[in-house]
Amino acid sequence: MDFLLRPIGMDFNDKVFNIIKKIPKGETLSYKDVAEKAGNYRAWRAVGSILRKNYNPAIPCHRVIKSNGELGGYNRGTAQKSSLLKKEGAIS
DNA sequence: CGTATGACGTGCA
DNA sequence: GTGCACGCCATAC
Repeated sequence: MDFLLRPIGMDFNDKVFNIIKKIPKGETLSYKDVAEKAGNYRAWRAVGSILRKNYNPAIPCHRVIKSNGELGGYNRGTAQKSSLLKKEGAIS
């Protein structure tokens, strides 16, 4: 529960992190999908903003990709992201 | 409190 | 399929 250091309410932030943590190995979800599960599918913008500024080692945020199938971005580098996804079998 | 920005998504040419 | 512009929410300054 490292991410519990978030502001009061943790409505969106907490939900997003919780969802990402629940992503099974080898599976990937899009920012839009995560935002929708978080309660606001229109917040996929905020999802990226939050993850970008708050990278948690307990959060497999590398499993969150764009809806168009692109990996999107990653605080540690897209190369790392693609490598992890390949290792997990999430992508070819 | 207001403005600017961003790991995006969708629409249109 | 590619390129450009607009819109959305949350966060940071």
